Amino acid sequence: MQEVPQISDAEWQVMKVIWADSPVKASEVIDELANTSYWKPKTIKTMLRRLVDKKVLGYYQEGKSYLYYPIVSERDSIKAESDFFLKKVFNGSLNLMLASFIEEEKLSQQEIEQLRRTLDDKE
Amino acid sequence: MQEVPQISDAEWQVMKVIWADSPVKASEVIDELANTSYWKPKTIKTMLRRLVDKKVLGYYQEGKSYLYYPIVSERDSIKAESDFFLKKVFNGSLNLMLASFIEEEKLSQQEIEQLRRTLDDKE
DNA sequence: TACATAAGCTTACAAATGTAATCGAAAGGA
DNA sequence: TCCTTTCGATTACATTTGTAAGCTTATGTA
Repeated sequence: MQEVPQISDAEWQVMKVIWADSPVKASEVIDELANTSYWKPKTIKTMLRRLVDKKVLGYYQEGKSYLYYPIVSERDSIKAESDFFLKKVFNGSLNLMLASFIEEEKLSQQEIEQLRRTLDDKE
Repeated sequence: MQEVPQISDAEWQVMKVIWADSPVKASEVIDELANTSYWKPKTIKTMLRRLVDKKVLGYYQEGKSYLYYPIVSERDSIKAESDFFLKKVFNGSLNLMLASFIEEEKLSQQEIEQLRRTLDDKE
């Protein structure tokens, strides 16, 4: 796993679109995010540029516009972000975290079953 | 649960000390953090002041110095931070998150058992 | 009593972030 | 061919964050 640069909260939203479907044009990212945000197109362009600067995204020209693709994988990013969160909030203890989540979040019976199955699979 | 203000990454470290033992004097926080960080005393003072500004901390005078105490509870902060993280990285899906953690982090057999018991209790 | 300390208060300052707007070039339509 | 639309590139600007330093005042110490 390569080093994962800092990806800000807003940038995460952009990355989710690109991880889900790449390569994509800026205009496609903009259209996609129109559903879930109030960002102006220019704002999204700025985030794309910063993500390129950080080398989280790569791009290549296609016609008059660019196609963006992830350089950093979703999985690595999730891992890095999760580790960071775990350390910051739970001093790195996964069990503390899981216990807290299971306590606080209202898990439905179904979710509990689902989780149990995940655990079964893990063994 | 009251609204929890943004608590930055560095501020979290300060809050952990105060949640663990309050009320505390600034000097005590400084001594405590000397073990786990390289922050200068002035840096920690700045964070204390900002946390007071944000109304995450309260204080009262004692002699020539202040005693700080949490206004926002650790539990509420953990909940807020966790929800934010969950939403940002896993679109709010606890199961997706758990699955990811269980996949990535190598949970020991023992930890899996522990988790199972937590789930049992939950029902 | 004069001075070094320690507290809090004020100020500093760059980088990251959120949120865009303006500028210039290219390309497609009237 | 001229104008409008669309791209990317450049510039903007306030806020938050990380990381302190300097200033002022009270106090303990020699």
